[in-house]
Amino acid sequence: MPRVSEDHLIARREQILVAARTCFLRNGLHNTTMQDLIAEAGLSVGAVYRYFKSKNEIINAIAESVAGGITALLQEVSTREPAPPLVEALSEVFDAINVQVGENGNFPLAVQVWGEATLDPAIREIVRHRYQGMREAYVTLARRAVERGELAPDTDVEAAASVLFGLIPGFALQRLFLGHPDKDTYLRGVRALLNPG
Amino acid sequence: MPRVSEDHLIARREQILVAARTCFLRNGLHNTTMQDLIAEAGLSVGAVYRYFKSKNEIINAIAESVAGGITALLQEVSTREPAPPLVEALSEVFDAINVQVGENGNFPLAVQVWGEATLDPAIREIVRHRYQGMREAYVTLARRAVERGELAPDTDVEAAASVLFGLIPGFALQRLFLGHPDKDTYLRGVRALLNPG
DNA sequence: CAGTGTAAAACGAACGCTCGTTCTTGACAC
DNA sequence: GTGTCAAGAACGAGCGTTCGTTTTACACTG
Repeated sequence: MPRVSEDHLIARREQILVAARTCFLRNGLHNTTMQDLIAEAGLSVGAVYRYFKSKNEIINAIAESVAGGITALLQEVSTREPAPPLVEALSEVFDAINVQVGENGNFPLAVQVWGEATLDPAIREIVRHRYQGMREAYVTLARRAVERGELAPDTDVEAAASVLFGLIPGFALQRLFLGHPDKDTYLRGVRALLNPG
Repeated sequence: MPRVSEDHLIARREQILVAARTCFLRNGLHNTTMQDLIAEAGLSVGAVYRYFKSKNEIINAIAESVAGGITALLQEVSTREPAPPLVEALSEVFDAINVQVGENGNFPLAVQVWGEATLDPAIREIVRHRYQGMREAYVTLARRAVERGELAPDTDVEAAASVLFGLIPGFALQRLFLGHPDKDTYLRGVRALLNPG
């Protein structure tokens, strides 16, 4: 199909990325061959190489998109009016994390991307940027919690944000590798520490 | 050297694993070839295959050992007499994490192993087991904090342990990808949340 | 102690295979 | 015609692993 609409081009790209995600999730970034990915997309070798000039370019595109959903949620929750209580905000985020850890979720793929980020500077930069964005949402969350008196007025907002943000991968990894705790238990733990003896 | 001491055999195995660790840290689990690893060890192909029957077996051995130091520290701290205050115990653990995140530390390798664990059941089981062991140390830590009144008597110990444990990968990943916060800042954040407004 | 046999240990060339990528060919819309 | 896009056979590089050969340490013999 020559001389094709721009929409078609974008759709093809998306089709390839969807197939890539499926394959990477099933077999990993490295064990997935271009043949696998091409078969999954239902395209030919030539077609795929028209839209991405290498496997690495596909991996980068996946790395860019893998945390998109969570990032968007964080930005929404952290700027919502009126600001939800801290524990309520965390609860919503944990719900989203649970989905990503579960069947067909993106979290296992994100873990693979982290591994790649320890080696490849381009992917490292992508991950750093995403991580930065997520953390900034937590700074907003913490700042507003101080403003409305949920946290002490002299709280170091940056420090508190780091800890709150740190709870997320801590939760996700336990879910992924141990299968527990569930969200409510984890939140109970957070509350317990927020109100120590 | 034929008919050689048992020490010699163990030392050779160790020599191969040290070389593997170096290579995996430098180029990753998948981009490291047997040739790389063999050259790093200063041995021959045949020699390495005498001690490990496949590359996968070497990866498994590395996965087994990668978190050994942190696990040992956690076990020591959580059973130490007299029990250190919670924040003090966390501080020691964060110091150890900092070392592992830094130059030549094991944490980047651990992240790669996590990625592999999402695909390979054998490695997943190794990671699960290690994760379990670490979490148990935190259960002990939390239980003793309740006993001595540092946490409320009605605290859900399991839940609190999950959260405290979750702080560790949360801290390590931020250090790895963002380069901050430092230990003292993170601890300040923990204290701030432990004593909310 | 010298000589010899033996089996463990190490060696490394070679193999079979799979990979990511290129490139020639042809089909179709305009 | 002409330009765009897709197809898939073909390619060369490089992989993990095997295996026939060589080296070495030691036991045993006289």
